[in-house]
Amino acid sequence: MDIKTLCLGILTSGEATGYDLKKRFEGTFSHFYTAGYGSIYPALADLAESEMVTCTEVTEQGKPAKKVYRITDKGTDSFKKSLGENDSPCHKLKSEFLAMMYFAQLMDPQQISGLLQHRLTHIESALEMLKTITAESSDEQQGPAFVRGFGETVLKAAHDYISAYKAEQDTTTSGHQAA
Amino acid sequence: MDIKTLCLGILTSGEATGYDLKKRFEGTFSHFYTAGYGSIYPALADLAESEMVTCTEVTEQGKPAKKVYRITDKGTDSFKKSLGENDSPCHKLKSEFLAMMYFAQLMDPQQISGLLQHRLTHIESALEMLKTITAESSDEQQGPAFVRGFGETVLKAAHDYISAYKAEQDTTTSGHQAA
DNA sequence: AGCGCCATGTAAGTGGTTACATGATTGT
DNA sequence: ACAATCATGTAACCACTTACATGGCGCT
Repeated sequence: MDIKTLCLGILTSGEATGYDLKKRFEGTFSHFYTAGYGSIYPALADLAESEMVTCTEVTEQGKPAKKVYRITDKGTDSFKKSLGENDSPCHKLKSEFLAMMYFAQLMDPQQISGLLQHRLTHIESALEMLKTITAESSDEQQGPAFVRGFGETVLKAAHDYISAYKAEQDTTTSGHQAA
Repeated sequence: MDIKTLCLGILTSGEATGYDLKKRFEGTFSHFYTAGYGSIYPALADLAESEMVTCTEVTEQGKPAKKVYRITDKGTDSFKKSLGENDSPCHKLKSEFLAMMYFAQLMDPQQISGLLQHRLTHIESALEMLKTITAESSDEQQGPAFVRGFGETVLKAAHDYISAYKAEQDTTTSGHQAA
């Protein structure tokens, strides 16, 4: 599933501009996909060229001109088909955090503690964000709800594990060092 | 942390060939990093050129010639330094599974059920692999132990969440459909 | 005979990131 | 005035992936 397909998917729930899509990617999607303007705009251009979406230029007063994209029937069919085809979807993590922790024995205790703390803070803000999104959208559909719940569950588990390890680590190395 | 740095890190625990490194990447590392020969061999060549590692060609009887790489003092220093520098390590997921599930309302129940089942099976084999590795290495260092524990915790949480959702989903759609 | 493991590499492609370039409007 | 938000795009770059290319040894 490349960015192009994902943009098409988001457009199944309504028209949007490239800018709108970027904001969507910064929400729930940010936990399992990333996309910048450098990938979104070319993707939309491609989709328009292959008639998966239509593009309407809109000029509103007091606002910059924008291009509103709307999915076509062909686009909807194509997206549904791509949901069916992919029977072994990839799901992979790329973590510098874990890579570094793997070499914990080469770091000193306060370095490790800092690294763990950094990750905990990161997880906390991610959880906070998910909570905010949940509060905003009361009309939750099954898909987004599942994904959000998945994110929360996994983040909480990671948080618990890291904080437990950190507490233990900070205790055993205390006496001369503090986090 | 690019593949080059990671190879350097693995070499801190002893000499290895490109082939050996690949096998290491297929173990615990596979949960948070991927690397093929196409990245490993060029990485080793670069490291050798910048004197981070030395390369010794070894020819054993009954085996193909191989190049054994060993980290230098310069390499060790460089790696330790890179562990210290990176204060905001990235940790990101790229998931076609979650992307597809986000659009669950566009799929039919057995499609969803199949997708969930596929992921569950995948998680189960990953957990199995981690267990095998744990059994093999009794002389566990803190870093690898942390990473392995992290993987187990997160995978279990994901498994619980998915199977609970699947059970509920399969129940509510039963009567005319089965998984 | 043929498969699988050990072993090393290259070349082309890909899918995305980063930085750049532009510019109006709105709030402080 | 200045920053932030809305808004669109390009071009160069990058790190890796995939497919290709090669070849001996050991087991069945």
